[in-house]
Amino acid sequence: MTRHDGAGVDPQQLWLGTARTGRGRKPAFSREAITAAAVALADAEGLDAVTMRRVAAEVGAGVMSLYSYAPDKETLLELMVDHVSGELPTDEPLTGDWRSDLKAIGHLQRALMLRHPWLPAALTARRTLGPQALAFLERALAALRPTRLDGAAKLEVFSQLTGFVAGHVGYEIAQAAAAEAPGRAAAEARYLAAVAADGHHPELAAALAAPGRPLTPEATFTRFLDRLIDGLDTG
Amino acid sequence: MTRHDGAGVDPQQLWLGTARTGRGRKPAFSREAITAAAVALADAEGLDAVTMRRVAAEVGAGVMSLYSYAPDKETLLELMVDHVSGELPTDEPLTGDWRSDLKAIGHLQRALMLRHPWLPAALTARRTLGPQALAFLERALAALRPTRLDGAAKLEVFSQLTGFVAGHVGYEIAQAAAAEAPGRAAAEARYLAAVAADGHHPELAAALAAPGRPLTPEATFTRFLDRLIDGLDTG
DNA sequence: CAGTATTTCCGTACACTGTACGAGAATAGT
DNA sequence: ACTATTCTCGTACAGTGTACGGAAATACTG
Repeated sequence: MTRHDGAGVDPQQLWLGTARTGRGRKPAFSREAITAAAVALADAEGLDAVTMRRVAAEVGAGVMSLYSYAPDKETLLELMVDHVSGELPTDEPLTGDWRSDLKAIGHLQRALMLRHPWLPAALTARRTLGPQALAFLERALAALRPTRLDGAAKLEVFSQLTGFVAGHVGYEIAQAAAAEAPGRAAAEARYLAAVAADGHHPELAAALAAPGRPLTPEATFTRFLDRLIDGLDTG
Repeated sequence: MTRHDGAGVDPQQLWLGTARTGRGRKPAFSREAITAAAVALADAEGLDAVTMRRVAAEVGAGVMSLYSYAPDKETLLELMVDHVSGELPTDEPLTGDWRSDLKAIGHLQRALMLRHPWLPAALTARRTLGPQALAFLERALAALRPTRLDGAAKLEVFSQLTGFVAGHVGYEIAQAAAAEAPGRAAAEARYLAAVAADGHHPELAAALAAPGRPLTPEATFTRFLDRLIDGLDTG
């Protein structure tokens, strides 16, 4: 049975964990390698393919050996999230215009999530910030320096931004996946058309009748991101 | 094994499904009752408690009997979502000020999600709009009538709004849950303090040092929602 | 009134999940 | 050599979604 009693794992022990004493058998694998294998698996076959057995097979370990490197599957997911967070650049110079800096950060996050489509779903779970995520947070806070928001507000902006991007990209990915399955998309269109034709949904009928030109996800994202960030007041 | 081949279920058959022919054994339960039981279970014990066995036990049916009413567990989740969507009011008059109408819609959605905390997570999955959700969509489209957005843009606004609210409330719930477990929250605070003290995270240290007064989730939600909606241009 | 078609009910079974347990192997300090 | 420690991993177990198929119930047909 999956744990869900909210206990979780002490983040301090997880991320800043104790170094080896030298005593005892030498580890045959590494947290890094296991995490990387899990990420590769998720990239290639989706989050559902990431089972302890599959990951173990991928690194050539016995299943239970994984539990020497992560106490939980949930924790393994956290490790995966932090692992890919390392792909986010943290050293490019900031422009000093905090709004455009923040927008750039949003676009970086989106690109990362498109590269790892399982990421929005994995972020939904409870998550403590690992070192890589913290490095990126550090950068976001630096971008927010010109504002006079207090500390809590800055942290909140970051987490809202991340949540927004995750939500948007998750939706974007679902749309793209639906488009890949043409039968499914057609069935859905037929359904909506049937509903619109029943006379009880005039607004829907009107909306479907006047579609407008299709919007690229990129443009939509940019528009909403800009709205969100332009609307932030500096306190 | 859980299905994930993207096949899904034909929405037309699911929602507008064929009426009984009269032939054959009479159903001992109803889709409605099963869905309601599943919702009650999720409300009381969370989404993880919603297993086919538990739901069946709750309505007094054999496990496999559920499959006469929903082909899938995933479909059962869709039914649950639509079921609670019926709690959203669809007949209160609109003010004609589309921005404030839309904000009211956002607040209604938030209230619904707070009442059914599993809802944001359930929305993450692929979802076709059931009749109750469609009724509410109809209302949102009506609110957007004064704008001159084209049909696709209106639908997009609705789905973005829903996504935003789900993201926010999901985060809000996670925060509240963390606050309930004092040990966990304290551990997290200790961890962040330790990171801030390592010298490599000056911005984080500064942010933690100048916390500001705590923000109520309600106020934060309102602020972000307002920003998002005020920023929408009428095309 | 049989007979038959259809629908629903549900016990059993299966493949798969996360992970507890504990025996064995490898290493380092004494 | 002994002991403490650490890692490895086979086995086992409870729990999951659901395929299968027989039994029961209902309605239409002759």
